Amino acid sequence: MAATQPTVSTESVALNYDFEASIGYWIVLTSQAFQKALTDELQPHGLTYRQSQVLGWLVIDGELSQVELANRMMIEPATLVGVLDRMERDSLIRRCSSTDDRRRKVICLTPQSSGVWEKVVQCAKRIRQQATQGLSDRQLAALIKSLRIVLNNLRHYQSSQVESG
Amino acid sequence: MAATQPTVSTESVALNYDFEASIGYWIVLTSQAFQKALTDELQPHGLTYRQSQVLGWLVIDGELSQVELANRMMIEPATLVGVLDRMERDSLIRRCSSTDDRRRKVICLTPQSSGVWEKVVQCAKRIRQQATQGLSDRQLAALIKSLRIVLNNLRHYQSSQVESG
DNA sequence: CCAAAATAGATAGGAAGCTAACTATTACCA
DNA sequence: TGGTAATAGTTAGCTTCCTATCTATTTTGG
Repeated sequence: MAATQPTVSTESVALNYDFEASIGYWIVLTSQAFQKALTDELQPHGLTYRQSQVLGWLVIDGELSQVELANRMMIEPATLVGVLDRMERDSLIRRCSSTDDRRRKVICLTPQSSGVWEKVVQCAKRIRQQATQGLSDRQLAALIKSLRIVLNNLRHYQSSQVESG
Repeated sequence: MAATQPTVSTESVALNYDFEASIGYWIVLTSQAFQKALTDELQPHGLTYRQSQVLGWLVIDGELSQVELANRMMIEPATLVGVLDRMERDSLIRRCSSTDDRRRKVICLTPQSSGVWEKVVQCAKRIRQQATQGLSDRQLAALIKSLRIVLNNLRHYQSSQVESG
């Protein structure tokens, strides 16, 4: 938590906790800034962070079922339902019933979405460029490496498992 | 986005975007893991991530108004209202009207909350210990340093400003 | 082959996030 | 001093997140 005053030093045994020394504090805060940045940049184009992520995965992987999409986005299928409802309402995606498995619904892009996707990429690149100012390539590589270690350490907490390459 | 297949390399000019090379991807993912870990650990004790954060700030700073608390938590005051409503319902905090400024409500801890706070510290320490396995002190310091740079680069996106030390 | 298990998607209810607008107060300044 | 601006908290409406449960369909095993 960002301090307006120095946190109390190591005295009270269990009642105090030095947040700023904790890596989780900084990661969560930085993540919040990233999501806020993307949300702000996307807003003029009428879509949200999660909606842009849906488009991204469909661009990469082509058509996907809801379960497949939810796995890639690391959210619960039930959560995705609402996101897709709103995107379908706005004609950003279509739910197409699969013929060979009638439980399945395949999510497809629409004519609208390709134009929108270009905007998303522009936003993402702009933010990435800004976020990495003052960091060398070596620092950046080290940062990602450390984050992968932390992520792996917390692996068994993660809900939807996708084997990351 | 965790790949189940390699992302297409630098060919399609604007339509593709290499998420995994992007630092934001890893930060958001790791943050998600952290919050999931804390949420899971706190659940048996009947409180949420944000509720634990409220307790944390009250332990550090003593009594705080809702605006002050919202600033420290980096959320909007309107969001905090709901969090505090539920905590008040569960007797984890009290809203005390201030006498010298009748708009203000001071948030105070209750007899219940100190016992709960000890649990929170235990959870946080457990997760921190687990998250940092395999990282040297130097790596950890470098990680925090890099995150502070990124956070600062994205500063003007942040909503509630608190001058970080 | 048919009952049980697994899977896909949806629904309901609760927590948390935002913006915009509203009410009460307090502060300011002309 | 008195009107306006600023501030504190709330409410309303929307999006996103979760878990638990439900229905429909497929798969599987006896």
